[in-house]
Amino acid sequence: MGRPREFDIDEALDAAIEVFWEHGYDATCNDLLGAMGIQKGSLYKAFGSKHNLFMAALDRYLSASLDRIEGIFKEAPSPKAGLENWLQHGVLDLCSRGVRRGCFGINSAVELGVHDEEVAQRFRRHIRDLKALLGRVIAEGQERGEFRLDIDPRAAAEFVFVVLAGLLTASKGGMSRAEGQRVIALASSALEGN
Amino acid sequence: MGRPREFDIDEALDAAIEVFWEHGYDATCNDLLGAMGIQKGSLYKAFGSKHNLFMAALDRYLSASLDRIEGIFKEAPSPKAGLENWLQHGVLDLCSRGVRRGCFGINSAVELGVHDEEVAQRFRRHIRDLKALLGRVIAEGQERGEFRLDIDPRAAAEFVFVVLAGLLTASKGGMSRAEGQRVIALASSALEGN
DNA sequence: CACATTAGGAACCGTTCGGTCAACAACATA
DNA sequence: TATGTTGTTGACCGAACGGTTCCTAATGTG
Repeated sequence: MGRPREFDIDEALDAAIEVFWEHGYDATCNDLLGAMGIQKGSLYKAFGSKHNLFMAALDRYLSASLDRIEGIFKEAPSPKAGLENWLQHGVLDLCSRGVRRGCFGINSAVELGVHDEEVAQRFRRHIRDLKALLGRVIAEGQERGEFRLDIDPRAAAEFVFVVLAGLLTASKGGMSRAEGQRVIALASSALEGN
Repeated sequence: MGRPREFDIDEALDAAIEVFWEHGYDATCNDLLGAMGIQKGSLYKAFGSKHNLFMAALDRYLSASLDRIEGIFKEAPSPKAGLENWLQHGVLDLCSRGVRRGCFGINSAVELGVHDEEVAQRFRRHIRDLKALLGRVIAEGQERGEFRLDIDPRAAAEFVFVVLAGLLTASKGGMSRAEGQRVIALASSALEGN
């Protein structure tokens, strides 16, 4: 009952994600209102505060991000191919795209994680889920003989995540797609044992 | 001529580095003034603007950082030992220290690099210098038989840098020292060819 | 000692920030 | 149609921001 909301929450969140991704947490309310196509009162009715809106946007981004990665691995013919697909297309796209804005989740963790325990917690949980997923993929790859057997899948997952995080960071320093591919090749060689 | 400055520029810059490192570019002038032990007029007389102060602090940090790394490699008995010293002590200290604040340079690049071309430029130059240094170390290690010969030293340097950047980022996600060491071990195996 | 020059100190400025509020509009229910 | 409830709107608020100004204090130079 009561007057129905005139905008779609998820569409508004997607717009907010873009703005926060672009400007970080210091995106102003006006930036957000413009992109979300609503007025201040509606924003505060729907989300309560700028920080709540940020958390909702971050949650939506991280969740969608993990879903996308899961999809890539499901569609791939093999664990190794999935890992390469993910790194090559998903990550390197972010690296060599015109605007080097990296990953919204990592950006947020670097910018806010130290002082915002809520953000830090979401980031830790996301990393845990992502590493669990990577661990399963790598373990399956080991069973298929695609990866070395003498490494712990969890350690390998941690390693892959670190390489991923490093690639996204290095992309802000002007790393080219070709350089990124050489790095991926070297990282792969560590998993495949030459 | 004129009244002499009552504070030391470099000491003030070191204090500013700490504040910017802790709070990012959004550290307030009051935070800075308190830490630097000076008044607003003095700050603007000496640096002109908050942004100029930030650039001066970043320059000083990056320069000192590179000097420190160079020192580690010079003191190490071999390239491989130097690389391990650097990663183990330098990097993992940052990871497992109580406050996970990462690297001031990388933090700045992630937070500001997209929109502040001046910051992006310093970061690119620093990466270039750092990779050049790493490349020389790795090439020397290859001559001594410590590293695989079938990889380009520049590619290996890029790889090491990516792993470093990833470690600093992952440290914000709660990576423990032990996990970091496993990652370093895996990365080393990629350079040493098992 | 005068004078030019530069630093220190504190009040002050315009702007913009995140957030609030009261009036009004649109729905469900009765 | 009357009522209760919720969303929308735009004016508004106090606080804090980066930066300026102006006066005073301390130096080198003639």
